[in-house]
Amino acid sequence: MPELPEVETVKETLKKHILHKKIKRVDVRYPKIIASPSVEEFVTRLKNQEILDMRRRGKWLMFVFKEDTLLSHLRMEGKFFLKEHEEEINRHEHVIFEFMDGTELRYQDTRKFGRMYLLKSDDIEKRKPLNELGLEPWDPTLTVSYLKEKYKTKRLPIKTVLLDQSIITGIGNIYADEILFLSHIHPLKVCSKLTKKECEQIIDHTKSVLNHAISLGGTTIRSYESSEGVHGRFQHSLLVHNHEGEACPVCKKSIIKIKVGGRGTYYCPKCQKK
DNA sequence: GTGACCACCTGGCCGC
DNA sequence: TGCGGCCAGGTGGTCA
Repeated sequence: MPELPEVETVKETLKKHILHKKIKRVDVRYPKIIASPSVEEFVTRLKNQEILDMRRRGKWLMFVFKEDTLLSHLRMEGKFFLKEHEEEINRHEHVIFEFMDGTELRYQDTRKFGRMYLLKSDDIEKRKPLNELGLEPWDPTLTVSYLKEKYKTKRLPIKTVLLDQSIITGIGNIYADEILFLSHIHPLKVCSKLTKKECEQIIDHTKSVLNHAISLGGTTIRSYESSEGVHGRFQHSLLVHNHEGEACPVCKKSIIKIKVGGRGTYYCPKCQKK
C-alpha cells in the first residue's frame, strides 16, 4: 500500500524515464479513476502536453505540464508501468498515456481505488485536494507546538490521528505503527494526553522512519511495487508491523495485533505503555 | 466541530 | 475442487 516513501520512489523512478515525453493520446478504460474534470476534458487537455516535471505532495504524485498538473493518488494498489505500445493491455490497466515515441505509461490498479485530478497549475496548493493536506514530515514548521495545538482537542487514539493527512501528510498504516513503536507510545493513547516529549518523539521518528524507508525504496507488502516492478526493501526493516506473535526486537515480548479505528495495528505491550 | 461507520474494490486466504 | 465469507486499507461521504 503506497505511503509517502513508496510515492517518492515512484516519482524518482518515473522522473528518470518520462520527463519531457509528449502525450499523443490518453485512453481511460475505467472512468471512475478520473475524479475531475470529466473524462472527455481530461483526455482533451492532456493531448500534446509535455511532462515538464514530477513532484510529490503527501501521497499525491504530481505530473507537471505547462498549464496543467495531473495529480494521481495510488491509494491501495495503484502502480505505473512504462511499456511499449504493442504490449498487451491487461485487465487491471485503467488509464493509458500514449507518448509520441511509441512508449506508454500505464496506470494499473487492481482494486480501482486510485484517483486522478487534472488541475490548472497556478495556485495548485490552494486547490482541492492539496489544500486539505497538512505539513510534510520535513517541513520546518512541523514543531512540538504545532502538534500540541492540533492534538489538544482530539480525543481519538494517536494511531488514528497519525493517519489524519490534514495534520502530517504522508503517514499510512505501516509507518504509523513503526513511528509509535520507536516513540514508545501505545497506539490507543488518547491524542490530547500526549506530552511535549512524546510529540517530539513522534516528529523525530516520523522523519527517521520515512527517510530510512525512502533510502530503501519503500515497503513491499502484499501487492505493492513501484513502477518498473521494482520492490522496496523496507519491509525487512519493519520492527512491529506485520510481526504479530513474534518477539519484540527490544524486549522480546510477543508483538500484539489489535484494531484501532478499523485498521490492523501492531505494537509491543511492554515497550509501548498507555 | 468531532467521531463513528460505511462504501468503494478485488485478490488472497481460510474453512467447510 | 469449489464455494462462500472474511480481510486487507486510504479516503470521502453521511449521519449522530
